[in-house]
Amino acid sequence: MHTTRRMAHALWAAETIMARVDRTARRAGAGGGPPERRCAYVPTPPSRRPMPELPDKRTAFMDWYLAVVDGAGVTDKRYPVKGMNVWTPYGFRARRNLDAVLVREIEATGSEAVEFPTLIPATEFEKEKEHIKGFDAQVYWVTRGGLSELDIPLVLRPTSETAIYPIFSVWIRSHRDLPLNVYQIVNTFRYETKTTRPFLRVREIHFFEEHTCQANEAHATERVRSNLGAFRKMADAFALPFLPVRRPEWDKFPGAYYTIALDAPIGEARTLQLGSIHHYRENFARPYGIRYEAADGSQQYVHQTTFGLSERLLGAILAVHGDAKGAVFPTAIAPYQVVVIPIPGPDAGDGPLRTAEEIAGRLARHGLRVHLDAGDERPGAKYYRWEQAGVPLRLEVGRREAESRTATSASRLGAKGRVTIDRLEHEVAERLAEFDRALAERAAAGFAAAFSLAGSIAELAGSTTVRVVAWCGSEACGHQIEAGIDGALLGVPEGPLPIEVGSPGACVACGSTTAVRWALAGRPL
RNA sequence: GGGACUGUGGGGUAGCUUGGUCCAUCCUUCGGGGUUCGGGACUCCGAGACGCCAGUUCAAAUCUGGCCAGUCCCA
Repeated sequence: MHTTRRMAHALWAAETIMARVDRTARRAGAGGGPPERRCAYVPTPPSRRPMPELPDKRTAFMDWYLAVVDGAGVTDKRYPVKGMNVWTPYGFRARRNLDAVLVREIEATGSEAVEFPTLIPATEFEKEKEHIKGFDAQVYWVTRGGLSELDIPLVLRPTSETAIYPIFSVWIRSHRDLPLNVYQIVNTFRYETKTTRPFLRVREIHFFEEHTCQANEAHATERVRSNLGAFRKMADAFALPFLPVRRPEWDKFPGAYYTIALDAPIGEARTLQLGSIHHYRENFARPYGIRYEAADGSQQYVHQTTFGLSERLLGAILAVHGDAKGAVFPTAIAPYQVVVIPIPGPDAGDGPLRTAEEIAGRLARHGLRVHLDAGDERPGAKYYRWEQAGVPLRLEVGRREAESRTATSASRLGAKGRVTIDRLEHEVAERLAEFDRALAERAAAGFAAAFSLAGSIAELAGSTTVRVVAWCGSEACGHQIEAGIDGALLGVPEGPLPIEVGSPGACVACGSTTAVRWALAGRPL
Protein backbone atom coordinates (compact mmCIF):
# COMPACT_ATOMS: atom_id res chain seq x y z
CA MET A 1 0.00 0.00 0.00
CA HIS A 2 1.54 3.25 -1.08
CA THR A 3 -0.01 5.20 1.77
CA THR A 4 1.03 2.87 4.53
CA ARG A 5 4.15 4.63 5.57
CA ARG A 6 2.68 8.10 5.45
CA MET A 7 -0.34 6.93 7.38
CA ALA A 8 2.05 5.52 9.91
CA HIS A 9 3.58 8.96 10.21
CA ALA A 10 0.17 10.48 10.73
CA LEU A 11 -0.58 7.95 13.43
CA TRP A 12 2.75 8.65 14.95
CA ALA A 13 1.94 12.32 15.09
CA ALA A 14 -1.43 11.65 16.68
CA GLU A 15 0.14 9.41 19.28
CA THR A 16 2.76 11.99 20.05
CA ILE A 17 0.17 14.67 20.62
CA MET A 18 -1.98 12.38 22.73
CA ALA A 19 1.05 11.39 24.78
CA ARG A 20 1.85 15.04 25.32
CA VAL A 21 -1.68 15.78 26.43
CA ASP A 22 -1.63 12.79 28.80
CA ARG A 23 1.64 13.86 30.25
CA THR A 24 0.45 17.39 30.77
CA ALA A 25 -2.72 16.11 32.33
CA ARG A 26 -0.76 13.93 34.72
CA ARG A 27 1.44 16.79 35.76
CA ALA A 28 -1.54 19.02 36.30
CA GLY A 29 -3.23 16.32 38.35
CA ALA A 30 -0.19 16.00 40.56
CA GLY A 31 0.36 19.70 40.93
CA GLY A 32 -3.28 20.59 41.44
CA GLY A 33 -2.84 23.81 39.50
CA PRO A 34 -5.57 25.97 38.04
CA PRO A 35 -7.91 24.33 35.54
CA GLU A 36 -6.05 25.80 32.55
CA ARG A 37 -3.26 23.33 33.11
CA ARG A 38 -5.44 20.37 32.27
CA CYS A 39 -4.96 20.68 28.54
CA ALA A 40 -1.95 22.91 28.41
CA TYR A 41 -0.74 22.04 24.95
CA VAL A 42 2.35 24.03 24.33
CA PRO A 43 2.71 24.73 20.63
CA THR A 44 5.82 22.89 19.60
CA PRO A 45 7.03 23.89 16.18
CA PRO A 46 8.59 21.06 14.18
CA SER A 47 11.83 22.97 14.31
CA ARG A 48 12.76 25.81 16.59
CA ARG A 49 16.02 26.26 14.81
CA PRO A 50 15.23 28.84 12.12
CA MET A 51 13.65 31.25 14.55
CA PRO A 52 16.45 33.73 15.13
CA GLU A 53 15.90 34.94 11.58
CA LEU A 54 12.47 34.67 10.06
CA PRO A 55 12.41 35.30 6.32
CA ASP A 56 11.67 38.93 5.53
CA LYS A 57 7.92 39.58 5.47
CA ARG A 58 8.15 42.19 2.73
CA THR A 59 10.47 40.53 0.26
CA ALA A 60 9.78 36.84 0.95
CA PHE A 61 6.19 36.93 2.09
CA MET A 62 5.21 33.32 1.53
CA ASP A 63 8.35 31.94 3.18
CA TRP A 64 7.73 34.24 6.09
CA TYR A 65 4.07 33.23 6.31
CA LEU A 66 4.84 29.51 6.31
CA ALA A 67 7.49 29.97 8.99
CA VAL A 68 5.10 32.00 11.12
CA VAL A 69 2.34 29.43 10.80
CA ASP A 70 4.83 26.71 11.71
CA GLY A 71 6.20 28.59 14.67
CA ALA A 72 2.76 29.43 16.00
CA GLY A 73 1.94 25.74 16.35
CA VAL A 74 -1.61 26.17 15.08
CA THR A 75 -1.65 23.50 12.42
CA ASP A 76 0.09 20.27 11.53
CA LYS A 77 0.82 19.97 7.84
CA ARG A 78 1.90 16.35 7.92
CA TYR A 79 -1.49 14.82 7.23
CA PRO A 80 -0.96 12.70 4.11
CA VAL A 81 -3.51 14.48 1.91
CA LYS A 82 -2.48 17.66 0.19
CA GLY A 83 -4.35 20.70 1.34
CA MET A 84 -5.84 19.00 4.35
CA ASN A 85 -4.20 20.00 7.58
CA VAL A 86 -4.69 19.08 11.18
CA TRP A 87 -5.82 21.69 13.68
CA THR A 88 -3.74 21.39 16.82
CA PRO A 89 -5.32 22.06 20.21
CA TYR A 90 -3.74 25.52 20.19
CA GLY A 91 -4.91 26.27 16.65
CA PHE A 92 -8.35 24.93 17.33
CA ARG A 93 -8.73 27.33 20.23
CA ALA A 94 -8.06 30.21 17.84
CA ARG A 95 -10.56 28.86 15.36
CA ARG A 96 -13.23 28.37 18.00
CA ASN A 97 -12.71 31.91 19.28
CA LEU A 98 -12.89 33.27 15.77
CA ASP A 99 -16.09 31.34 15.08
CA ALA A 100 -17.59 32.71 18.28
CA VAL A 101 -17.16 36.24 16.94
CA LEU A 102 -18.74 35.30 13.61
CA VAL A 103 -21.68 33.67 15.34
CA ARG A 104 -22.17 36.61 17.67
CA GLU A 105 -22.20 39.18 14.89
CA ILE A 106 -24.26 37.26 12.38
CA GLU A 107 -26.87 36.30 14.95
CA ALA A 108 -27.10 39.94 15.96
CA THR A 109 -28.47 40.55 12.47
CA GLY A 110 -31.21 37.97 12.87
CA SER A 111 -29.62 34.88 11.34
CA GLU A 112 -30.07 31.37 12.69
CA ALA A 113 -27.80 28.37 12.64
CA VAL A 114 -28.73 25.29 10.59
CA GLU A 115 -26.81 22.38 9.19
CA PHE A 116 -27.27 20.70 5.84
CA PRO A 117 -25.69 17.42 4.68
CA THR A 118 -22.22 17.25 3.19
CA LEU A 119 -23.21 15.23 0.11
CA ILE A 120 -25.21 16.65 -2.76
CA PRO A 121 -26.86 14.52 -5.47
CA ALA A 122 -25.41 15.28 -8.90
CA THR A 123 -28.92 15.91 -10.16
CA GLU A 124 -29.41 18.83 -7.76
CA PHE A 125 -25.88 20.08 -8.22
CA GLU A 126 -26.35 20.29 -11.97
CA LYS A 127 -29.55 22.28 -11.85
CA GLU A 128 -27.85 25.62 -11.99
CA LYS A 129 -25.83 25.68 -15.20
CA GLU A 130 -23.50 28.58 -14.53
CA HIS A 131 -22.81 27.31 -11.05
CA ILE A 132 -21.68 23.86 -12.10
CA LYS A 133 -19.52 25.34 -14.80
CA GLY A 134 -17.75 27.41 -12.14
CA PHE A 135 -17.02 24.44 -9.92
CA ASP A 136 -16.65 21.67 -12.46
CA ALA A 137 -12.92 21.22 -12.14
CA GLN A 138 -12.93 21.54 -8.38
CA VAL A 139 -15.40 19.04 -6.99
CA TYR A 140 -14.77 15.72 -5.33
CA TRP A 141 -17.13 13.03 -6.51
CA VAL A 142 -18.51 10.15 -4.52
CA THR A 143 -19.40 7.51 -7.04
CA ARG A 144 -19.48 4.33 -5.01
CA GLY A 145 -21.32 3.15 -1.94
CA GLY A 146 -19.55 0.17 -0.51
CA LEU A 147 -19.10 -2.21 -3.40
CA SER A 148 -21.76 -0.88 -5.74
CA GLU A 149 -21.73 2.07 -8.08
CA LEU A 150 -24.22 4.77 -7.10
CA ASP A 151 -26.95 5.33 -9.66
CA ILE A 152 -26.86 9.03 -8.85
CA PRO A 153 -23.32 10.16 -8.04
CA LEU A 154 -22.84 12.53 -5.11
CA VAL A 155 -20.60 15.56 -4.84
CA LEU A 156 -18.84 16.66 -1.69
CA ARG A 157 -20.15 20.21 -1.37
CA PRO A 158 -17.76 22.88 -2.63
CA THR A 159 -20.38 25.32 -1.26
CA SER A 160 -23.92 24.58 -0.27
CA GLU A 161 -26.32 26.47 -2.53
CA THR A 162 -27.42 23.35 -4.32
CA ALA A 163 -27.80 21.36 -1.09
CA ILE A 164 -29.88 23.98 0.62
CA TYR A 165 -32.12 25.40 -2.08
CA PRO A 166 -34.27 22.35 -2.77
CA ILE A 167 -35.17 22.46 0.91
CA PHE A 168 -35.74 26.22 0.84
CA SER A 169 -38.25 25.60 -1.92
CA VAL A 170 -40.36 23.48 0.43
CA TRP A 171 -39.82 25.69 3.48
CA ILE A 172 -41.02 28.81 1.77
CA ARG A 173 -44.71 29.08 0.87
CA SER A 174 -45.79 32.55 1.82
CA HIS A 175 -44.46 36.08 2.14
CA ARG A 176 -44.90 35.45 5.87
CA ASP A 177 -41.97 32.98 5.66
CA LEU A 178 -39.68 35.80 4.57
CA PRO A 179 -37.08 36.89 5.14
CA LEU A 180 -35.35 33.58 5.77
CA ASN A 181 -31.85 34.12 7.16
CA VAL A 182 -29.83 31.05 8.07
CA TYR A 183 -26.16 30.22 8.31
CA GLN A 184 -24.03 27.17 8.87
CA ILE A 185 -20.42 26.53 9.81
CA VAL A 186 -19.38 23.34 8.06
CA ASN A 187 -16.54 21.85 6.08
CA THR A 188 -16.60 22.16 2.31
CA PHE A 189 -14.30 20.57 -0.21
CA ARG A 190 -12.55 21.90 -3.27
CA TYR A 191 -10.07 19.94 -5.29
CA GLU A 192 -7.35 22.57 -5.58
CA THR A 193 -4.75 21.70 -8.16
CA LYS A 194 -2.44 24.58 -7.38
CA THR A 195 -0.09 24.67 -4.43
CA THR A 196 -2.02 24.66 -1.17
CA ARG A 197 -1.15 26.91 1.77
CA PRO A 198 -2.27 26.47 5.35
CA PHE A 199 -5.47 28.50 5.86
CA LEU A 200 -5.08 30.42 2.60
CA ARG A 201 -5.69 27.71 0.05
CA VAL A 202 -6.89 24.37 1.33
CA ARG A 203 -8.93 21.49 0.01
CA GLU A 204 -11.06 20.94 3.06
CA ILE A 205 -12.40 24.34 3.93
CA HIS A 206 -13.76 25.33 7.30
CA PHE A 207 -16.59 27.40 5.92
CA PHE A 208 -19.06 29.89 7.30
CA GLU A 209 -21.93 30.47 4.90
CA GLU A 210 -25.09 32.45 5.31
CA HIS A 211 -27.96 31.89 2.88
CA THR A 212 -30.94 34.16 2.83
CA CYS A 213 -34.20 34.54 0.93
CA GLN A 214 -35.78 37.95 0.56
CA ALA A 215 -39.05 39.10 -0.89
CA ASN A 216 -37.50 41.27 -3.58
CA GLU A 217 -34.32 42.72 -4.96
CA ALA A 218 -34.32 45.75 -2.67
CA HIS A 219 -34.60 43.60 0.43
CA ALA A 220 -31.78 41.43 -0.84
CA THR A 221 -29.68 44.53 -1.41
CA GLU A 222 -30.47 45.54 2.15
CA ARG A 223 -29.32 42.11 3.36
CA VAL A 224 -26.03 42.57 1.53
CA ARG A 225 -25.57 45.86 3.38
CA SER A 226 -26.41 44.22 6.66
CA ASN A 227 -23.82 41.49 6.04
CA LEU A 228 -21.27 44.13 5.25
CA GLY A 229 -22.07 45.84 8.55
CA ALA A 230 -21.72 42.57 10.42
CA PHE A 231 -18.38 41.92 8.77
CA ARG A 232 -17.17 45.38 9.76
CA LYS A 233 -17.80 44.46 13.37
CA MET A 234 -16.02 41.13 12.98
CA ALA A 235 -13.05 42.79 11.33
CA ASP A 236 -12.99 45.38 14.11
CA ALA A 237 -12.75 42.62 16.66
CA PHE A 238 -9.75 41.22 14.80
CA ALA A 239 -8.21 44.67 14.16
CA LEU A 240 -8.20 43.70 10.52
CA PRO A 241 -8.56 46.54 7.99
CA PHE A 242 -10.26 45.60 4.72
CA LEU A 243 -12.01 47.08 1.74
CA PRO A 244 -15.30 45.87 0.26
CA VAL A 245 -14.95 45.70 -3.51
CA ARG A 246 -17.52 44.90 -6.18
CA ARG A 247 -15.90 42.27 -8.37
CA PRO A 248 -15.96 42.74 -12.14
CA GLU A 249 -18.41 40.60 -14.12
CA TRP A 250 -15.81 38.10 -15.21
CA ASP A 251 -14.67 37.43 -11.69
CA LYS A 252 -17.92 37.18 -9.76
CA PHE A 253 -19.23 34.05 -8.07
CA PRO A 254 -20.70 31.63 -10.62
CA GLY A 255 -24.43 32.28 -10.74
CA ALA A 256 -24.34 35.56 -8.86
CA TYR A 257 -25.93 38.83 -9.97
CA TYR A 258 -23.02 40.56 -8.30
CA THR A 259 -20.29 39.77 -5.81
CA ILE A 260 -18.83 42.00 -3.14
CA ALA A 261 -15.47 40.72 -2.05
CA LEU A 262 -13.84 41.64 1.23
CA ASP A 263 -10.21 42.28 0.39
CA ALA A 264 -7.30 42.93 2.72
CA PRO A 265 -4.00 44.30 1.41
CA ILE A 266 -1.05 42.40 2.78
CA GLY A 267 1.86 44.27 1.29
CA GLU A 268 3.69 44.46 -2.05
CA ALA A 269 0.41 44.97 -3.98
CA ARG A 270 -0.81 41.60 -2.79
CA THR A 271 -4.34 41.17 -1.56
CA LEU A 272 -6.17 38.46 0.27
CA GLN A 273 -9.88 37.88 -0.22
CA LEU A 274 -11.25 37.39 3.28
CA GLY A 275 -14.74 36.52 2.20
CA SER A 276 -17.54 37.50 -0.08
CA ILE A 277 -21.15 38.57 -0.14
CA HIS A 278 -23.30 37.69 -3.13
CA HIS A 279 -26.59 38.96 -4.46
CA TYR A 280 -28.20 36.20 -6.51
CA ARG A 281 -31.38 37.96 -7.54
CA GLU A 282 -33.62 35.13 -8.82
CA ASN A 283 -30.80 33.17 -10.43
CA PHE A 284 -31.04 30.22 -8.08
CA ALA A 285 -34.68 30.68 -7.09
CA ARG A 286 -35.84 29.93 -10.64
CA PRO A 287 -34.08 26.60 -11.21
CA TYR A 288 -34.86 25.49 -7.67
CA GLY A 289 -38.41 26.79 -7.69
CA ILE A 290 -38.15 28.88 -4.53
CA ARG A 291 -41.42 30.82 -4.74
CA TYR A 292 -43.83 32.40 -2.34
CA GLU A 293 -47.37 33.68 -2.49
CA ALA A 294 -47.31 37.45 -2.09
CA ALA A 295 -49.87 39.43 -0.11
CA ASP A 296 -51.71 40.16 -3.33
CA GLY A 297 -52.01 36.46 -4.15
CA SER A 298 -49.40 36.38 -6.90
CA GLN A 299 -46.54 33.85 -7.04
CA GLN A 300 -43.09 35.47 -6.75
CA TYR A 301 -39.56 34.17 -6.84
CA VAL A 302 -37.40 35.03 -3.84
CA HIS A 303 -34.23 37.05 -4.15
CA GLN A 304 -31.32 35.37 -2.46
CA THR A 305 -28.04 36.38 -0.91
CA THR A 306 -25.12 34.54 0.54
CA PHE A 307 -22.22 35.55 2.75
CA GLY A 308 -19.18 33.32 2.95
CA LEU A 309 -16.08 33.29 5.14
CA SER A 310 -13.47 30.67 5.89
CA GLU A 311 -10.37 29.92 7.93
CA ARG A 312 -8.64 32.12 5.42
CA LEU A 313 -9.71 34.84 7.83
CA LEU A 314 -7.38 33.27 10.37
CA GLY A 315 -4.66 33.19 7.72
CA ALA A 316 -5.25 36.87 7.08
CA ILE A 317 -4.99 37.67 10.77
CA LEU A 318 -1.68 35.84 10.93
CA ALA A 319 -0.50 37.49 7.72
CA VAL A 320 -1.50 41.04 8.61
CA HIS A 321 -0.55 41.12 12.29
CA GLY A 322 2.47 38.83 12.29
CA ASP A 323 5.91 40.38 12.40
CA ALA A 324 9.60 39.54 12.55
CA LYS A 325 9.07 37.62 15.80
CA GLY A 326 6.19 35.48 14.58
CA ALA A 327 2.45 35.43 15.03
CA VAL A 328 0.41 38.06 16.85
CA PHE A 329 -3.15 37.25 17.88
CA PRO A 330 -5.68 39.95 18.70
CA THR A 331 -7.13 39.28 22.14
CA ALA A 332 -10.52 38.40 20.64
CA ILE A 333 -9.19 35.16 19.21
CA ALA A 334 -5.91 34.56 21.05
CA PRO A 335 -5.87 30.94 22.24
CA TYR A 336 -4.23 32.30 25.38
CA GLN A 337 -4.61 35.99 26.08
CA VAL A 338 -2.14 35.90 28.92
CA VAL A 339 0.74 33.58 29.70
CA VAL A 340 2.21 33.58 33.20
CA ILE A 341 5.85 32.57 33.60
CA PRO A 342 7.37 31.93 37.01
CA ILE A 343 11.11 32.49 37.25
CA PRO A 344 12.57 30.15 39.89
CA GLY A 345 16.10 31.37 40.54
CA PRO A 346 18.57 29.92 43.06
CA ASP A 347 17.38 31.87 46.12
CA ALA A 348 13.75 32.44 45.18
CA GLY A 349 12.13 29.46 46.88
CA ASP A 350 8.65 28.57 45.69
CA GLY A 351 7.37 32.16 45.97
CA PRO A 352 7.43 32.82 42.21
CA LEU A 353 5.58 29.60 41.37
CA ARG A 354 2.95 30.12 44.07
CA THR A 355 2.42 33.73 43.04
CA ALA A 356 2.20 32.75 39.36
CA GLU A 357 -0.40 30.12 40.23
CA GLU A 358 -2.40 32.68 42.15
CA ILE A 359 -2.27 35.10 39.22
CA ALA A 360 -3.26 32.50 36.65
CA GLY A 361 -6.08 31.23 38.83
CA ARG A 362 -7.50 34.66 39.46
CA LEU A 363 -7.36 35.71 35.81
CA ALA A 364 -9.01 32.46 34.73
CA ARG A 365 -11.80 32.99 37.25
CA HIS A 366 -12.12 36.48 35.85
CA GLY A 367 -12.91 34.91 32.47
CA LEU A 368 -9.59 35.38 30.72
CA ARG A 369 -7.86 32.69 28.70
CA VAL A 370 -4.65 32.28 30.62
CA HIS A 371 -1.87 29.75 30.59
CA LEU A 372 0.62 29.08 33.36
CA ASP A 373 3.91 27.92 31.87
CA ALA A 374 5.65 26.25 34.79
CA GLY A 375 7.69 23.89 32.61
CA ASP A 376 11.38 23.13 32.97
CA GLU A 377 12.61 25.39 30.21
CA ARG A 378 14.53 28.51 31.06
CA PRO A 379 12.55 31.73 31.05
CA GLY A 380 14.17 33.08 27.90
CA ALA A 381 13.17 30.00 25.92
CA LYS A 382 9.58 30.44 27.08
CA TYR A 383 9.55 34.09 26.07
CA TYR A 384 10.60 33.25 22.54
CA ARG A 385 8.13 30.43 22.27
CA TRP A 386 5.12 32.42 23.40
CA GLU A 387 6.12 35.35 21.25
CA GLN A 388 6.16 33.05 18.23
CA ALA A 389 2.80 31.75 19.33
CA GLY A 390 1.39 35.27 19.35
CA VAL A 391 0.21 35.57 22.95
CA PRO A 392 -0.79 39.21 23.58
CA LEU A 393 0.44 39.57 27.14
CA ARG A 394 3.13 37.89 29.19
CA LEU A 395 3.39 38.17 32.96
CA GLU A 396 6.70 37.29 34.62
CA VAL A 397 6.99 36.49 38.29
CA GLY A 398 10.44 36.17 39.84
CA ARG A 399 11.72 36.66 43.36
CA ARG A 400 11.43 40.46 43.19
CA GLU A 401 7.83 40.33 41.98
CA ALA A 402 6.79 37.67 44.44
CA GLU A 403 8.17 39.72 47.32
CA SER A 404 6.58 42.97 46.17
CA ARG A 405 3.24 41.38 45.12
CA THR A 406 3.63 42.49 41.51
CA ALA A 407 4.27 40.96 38.09
CA THR A 408 6.30 42.26 35.20
CA SER A 409 4.16 42.61 32.09
CA ALA A 410 5.36 42.47 28.52
CA SER A 411 3.03 43.10 25.62
CA ARG A 412 3.63 41.10 22.45
CA LEU A 413 4.04 44.47 20.76
CA GLY A 414 6.85 45.47 23.09
CA ALA A 415 5.35 47.59 25.89
CA LYS A 416 6.83 46.62 29.25
CA GLY A 417 5.41 47.46 32.64
CA ARG A 418 4.40 46.23 36.03
CA VAL A 419 1.06 45.18 37.42
CA THR A 420 0.22 45.04 41.10
CA ILE A 421 -1.51 41.92 42.28
CA ASP A 422 -4.01 43.86 44.37
CA ARG A 423 -5.47 45.34 41.21
CA LEU A 424 -4.58 42.40 38.98
CA GLU A 425 -7.80 41.88 37.01
CA HIS A 426 -8.23 45.58 36.37
CA GLU A 427 -4.65 46.23 35.31
CA VAL A 428 -4.42 43.18 33.09
CA ALA A 429 -7.64 44.18 31.33
CA GLU A 430 -6.09 47.60 30.78
CA ARG A 431 -2.92 46.12 29.31
CA LEU A 432 -4.93 43.90 26.98
CA ALA A 433 -6.97 46.86 25.81
CA GLU A 434 -3.76 48.80 25.19
CA PHE A 435 -2.43 45.86 23.22
CA ASP A 436 -5.52 45.73 21.02
CA ARG A 437 -5.36 49.49 20.42
CA ALA A 438 -1.70 49.32 19.45
CA LEU A 439 -2.37 46.35 17.18
CA ALA A 440 -5.21 48.18 15.44
CA GLU A 441 -3.03 51.25 14.99
CA ARG A 442 -0.20 49.24 13.50
CA ALA A 443 -2.59 47.50 11.11
CA ALA A 444 -4.27 50.77 10.15
CA ALA A 445 -0.92 52.34 9.35
CA GLY A 446 -0.09 49.40 7.11
CA PHE A 447 -3.47 49.69 5.41
CA ALA A 448 -3.07 53.40 4.74
CA ALA A 449 0.32 52.79 3.12
CA ALA A 450 -0.95 49.91 1.01
CA PHE A 451 -2.65 51.94 -1.74
CA SER A 452 -1.52 54.44 -4.32
CA LEU A 453 -2.76 56.05 -7.48
CA ALA A 454 -1.63 54.87 -10.92
CA GLY A 455 -2.19 57.32 -13.76
CA SER A 456 -1.40 54.97 -16.63
CA ILE A 457 -1.05 51.32 -17.55
CA ALA A 458 2.72 51.70 -17.72
CA GLU A 459 2.80 52.89 -14.11
CA LEU A 460 1.27 49.60 -12.98
CA ALA A 461 4.34 47.53 -13.75
CA GLY A 462 6.21 46.46 -10.63
CA SER A 463 3.65 47.97 -8.27
CA THR A 464 4.48 47.63 -4.61
CA THR A 465 1.07 48.86 -3.48
CA VAL A 466 -2.48 48.11 -4.52
CA ARG A 467 -3.22 50.62 -7.27
CA VAL A 468 -6.19 52.89 -7.70
CA VAL A 469 -6.94 53.36 -11.41
CA ALA A 470 -9.58 55.08 -13.50
CA TRP A 471 -11.55 52.47 -15.43
CA CYS A 472 -14.36 52.76 -17.96
CA GLY A 473 -15.90 49.46 -16.88
CA SER A 474 -15.28 47.48 -20.06
CA GLU A 475 -13.89 43.98 -19.84
CA ALA A 476 -11.29 44.62 -22.53
CA CYS A 477 -9.85 47.56 -20.60
CA GLY A 478 -10.06 45.53 -17.40
CA HIS A 479 -7.87 42.84 -18.91
CA GLN A 480 -5.36 45.44 -20.09
CA ILE A 481 -5.11 46.71 -16.54
CA GLU A 482 -4.66 43.16 -15.29
CA ALA A 483 -1.85 42.58 -17.76
CA GLY A 484 -0.28 45.88 -16.68
CA ILE A 485 -0.06 44.92 -13.03
CA ASP A 486 0.40 41.20 -13.70
CA GLY A 487 -2.50 40.57 -11.37
CA ALA A 488 -6.20 41.23 -11.22
CA LEU A 489 -8.64 44.07 -11.49
CA LEU A 490 -10.15 43.64 -8.05
CA GLY A 491 -13.15 45.77 -8.87
CA VAL A 492 -14.85 48.94 -7.75
CA PRO A 493 -14.79 49.78 -4.03
CA GLU A 494 -18.11 49.92 -2.24
CA GLY A 495 -17.97 53.20 -0.40
CA PRO A 496 -15.02 55.53 0.05
CA LEU A 497 -11.58 54.88 -1.37
CA PRO A 498 -8.75 54.27 1.06
CA ILE A 499 -6.85 57.30 -0.26
CA GLU A 500 -7.82 60.81 -1.44
CA VAL A 501 -7.64 60.97 -5.22
CA GLY A 502 -10.33 63.38 -6.38
CA SER A 503 -12.59 62.25 -9.20
CA PRO A 504 -11.52 59.97 -12.04
CA GLY A 505 -10.66 61.47 -15.42
CA ALA A 506 -10.05 59.15 -18.37
CA CYS A 507 -9.83 55.35 -18.39
CA VAL A 508 -6.17 54.35 -18.11
CA ALA A 509 -6.65 51.76 -20.86
CA CYS A 510 -8.81 53.35 -23.55
CA GLY A 511 -8.90 57.02 -22.56
CA SER A 512 -12.68 57.12 -22.57
CA THR A 513 -14.19 59.71 -20.24
CA THR A 514 -17.69 58.26 -20.03
CA ALA A 515 -18.79 56.07 -17.13
CA VAL A 516 -15.33 56.18 -15.65
CA ARG A 517 -14.98 55.09 -12.03
CA TRP A 518 -12.14 54.33 -9.62
CA ALA A 519 -11.15 50.71 -9.48
CA LEU A 520 -8.49 48.73 -7.63
CA ALA A 521 -5.82 46.57 -9.18
CA GLY A 522 -3.56 44.22 -7.26
CA ARG A 523 -2.10 40.76 -7.09
CA PRO A 524 -4.39 38.42 -5.20
CA LEU A 525 -2.68 35.62 -3.32
C1' G B 1 -3.55 20.21 -19.96
C1' G B 2 2.25 20.74 -21.31
C1' G B 3 7.20 20.81 -19.28
C1' A B 4 11.17 20.72 -15.46
C1' C B 5 12.58 19.05 -10.85
C1' U B 6 12.36 16.64 -5.95
C1' G B 7 11.39 12.47 -2.35
C1' U B 8 16.86 10.01 3.46
C1' G B 9 14.48 9.65 11.52
C1' G B 10 9.15 14.20 14.01
C1' G B 11 11.62 18.91 11.24
C1' G B 12 16.03 20.37 8.29
C1' U B 13 20.13 17.92 5.95
C1' A B 14 25.16 14.93 4.21
C1' G B 15 26.00 10.80 1.16
C1' C B 16 23.89 9.60 -5.02
C1' U B 17 28.08 11.89 -10.35
C1' U B 18 31.92 6.84 -10.46
C1' G B 19 27.20 0.74 -6.58
C1' G B 20 31.06 -1.85 -1.67
C1' U B 21 34.34 2.80 2.88
C1' C B 22 26.80 3.31 5.25
C1' C B 23 24.38 -2.03 10.80
C1' A B 24 23.85 6.03 6.78
C1' U B 25 26.41 12.26 8.47
C1' C B 26 25.43 16.69 11.12
C1' C B 27 21.85 20.09 13.47
C1' U B 28 17.27 19.96 15.69
C1' U B 29 13.54 17.03 18.02
C1' C B 30 11.94 13.18 21.46
C1' G B 31 12.75 9.97 26.32
C1' G B 32 15.75 9.48 30.95
C1' G B 33 19.63 11.35 34.70
C1' G B 34 22.34 15.49 36.78
C1' U B 35 23.73 20.66 37.12
C1' U B 36 20.89 25.05 35.98
C1' C B 37 16.97 29.05 35.69
C1' G B 38 15.79 37.55 35.14
C1' G B 39 15.97 36.77 26.97
C1' G B 40 16.76 30.54 22.97
C1' A B 41 21.58 26.66 29.14
C1' C B 42 25.02 22.72 29.70
C1' U B 43 26.27 17.73 30.32
C1' C B 44 25.88 12.24 30.29
C1' C B 45 22.92 8.12 28.47
C1' G B 46 19.20 6.56 25.05
C1' A B 47 15.40 6.67 20.65
C1' G B 48 14.27 7.56 15.64
C1' A B 49 15.01 7.53 8.34
C1' C B 50 16.84 5.86 2.59
C1' G B 51 8.40 7.29 -0.71
C1' C B 52 6.26 2.31 -2.78
C1' C B 53 6.82 -2.02 -6.06
C1' A B 54 9.73 -4.61 -9.30
C1' G B 55 14.41 -5.22 -12.04
C1' U B 56 19.96 -5.32 -12.78
C1' U B 57 24.06 -7.09 -9.52
C1' C B 58 28.15 -11.11 -5.56
C1' A B 59 26.51 -6.26 -3.54
C1' A B 60 21.51 -0.79 -4.25
C1' A B 61 20.18 5.25 -0.35
C1' U B 62 23.23 5.25 -4.98
C1' C B 63 21.73 2.37 -11.51
C1' U B 64 16.88 1.10 -14.58
C1' G B 65 11.43 0.87 -15.09
C1' G B 66 6.60 1.58 -13.21
C1' C B 67 3.65 3.74 -9.47
C1' C B 68 2.58 7.26 -5.60
C1' A B 69 3.35 11.95 -3.41
C1' G B 70 5.02 16.87 -3.70
C1' U B 71 7.35 21.55 -5.71
C1' C B 72 8.15 25.08 -9.54
C1' C B 73 7.33 27.14 -14.50
C1' C B 74 4.06 27.61 -18.70
C1' A B 75 -1.28 27.28 -20.58
